[in-house]
Amino acid sequence: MNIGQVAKRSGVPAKTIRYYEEIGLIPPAGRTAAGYRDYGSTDVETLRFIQRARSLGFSVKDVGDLLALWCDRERASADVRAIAQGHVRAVEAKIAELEEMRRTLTALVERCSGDDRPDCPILEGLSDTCCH
Amino acid sequence: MNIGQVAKRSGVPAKTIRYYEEIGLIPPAGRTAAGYRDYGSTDVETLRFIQRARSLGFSVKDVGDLLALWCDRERASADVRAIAQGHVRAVEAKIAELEEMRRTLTALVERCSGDDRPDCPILEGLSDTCCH
DNA sequence: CTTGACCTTCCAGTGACTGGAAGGGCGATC
DNA sequence: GATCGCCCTTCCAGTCACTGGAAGGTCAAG
Repeated sequence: MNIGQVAKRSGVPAKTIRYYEEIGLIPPAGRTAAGYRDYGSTDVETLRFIQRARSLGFSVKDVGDLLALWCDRERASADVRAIAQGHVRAVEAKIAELEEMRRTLTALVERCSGDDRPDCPILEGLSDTCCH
Repeated sequence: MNIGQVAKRSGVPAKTIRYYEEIGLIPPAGRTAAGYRDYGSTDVETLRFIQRARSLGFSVKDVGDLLALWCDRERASADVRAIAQGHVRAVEAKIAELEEMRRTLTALVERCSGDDRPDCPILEGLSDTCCH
């Protein structure tokens, strides 16, 4: 199977697969006589795993750690859980940060008439001249 | 006032101020005889404006647009409002995305015993072998 | 006169890709 | 067997918004 096929089946773009190989997230693929990368169905599964983990926001490094644990039949589930819980906390922190932004922003937007006059509480809120 | 002073007063690191100058977000600062950048209190206010806008998650490009409107006494508040509303929508979309991740992640974490056995619903959830 | 804290420029790296150029291969058609 | 279009290869550059560090110049205090 060449890279385009694997890309289609795994949902990971060909360019990204090459990139993952380059940074060592996946091992170098075998090659055909012509130098094309050659993949099997295991590779598709690995890439799907990566794709799901990435879509849940795990960093590439975390994905590497998860992959290692995935391949390790002796792993302790506590190790996996630790990575996942750390990530949940990071996601929650990010949500809180964005919620705070959203609150401030909507408050500013609501106070702005949004017409063609120059008077604008949004800019005032961002500058020193008023509010805070 | 030299760059260190401005950094302290505006909350924007010296390195970042130089970077903002380089990309044209702020105009090139005046220079002393020795070649040091020289700032006034207006510059501090501008940087504080930038700092607040950035901390609300506006992109540097958006900050540039907001700055231009901030300086334009003839501006229409609708223009400012449009930028802010676009950003609010982007923030809300990001929050929704993260909430979805959080839901999936916590569901996986809850099902994982987290002991030293290799059995792990998190990895199973990420692979094809189960769930979906 | 030396010390230490500041300033300058320039180059490189971050994370996770993504785009594009230049060149070679493959299967089908004419 | 030549051509066509699509696929593959590598390599380089760009994204975004900084951040770190090296090498060297300046300034004020002791």
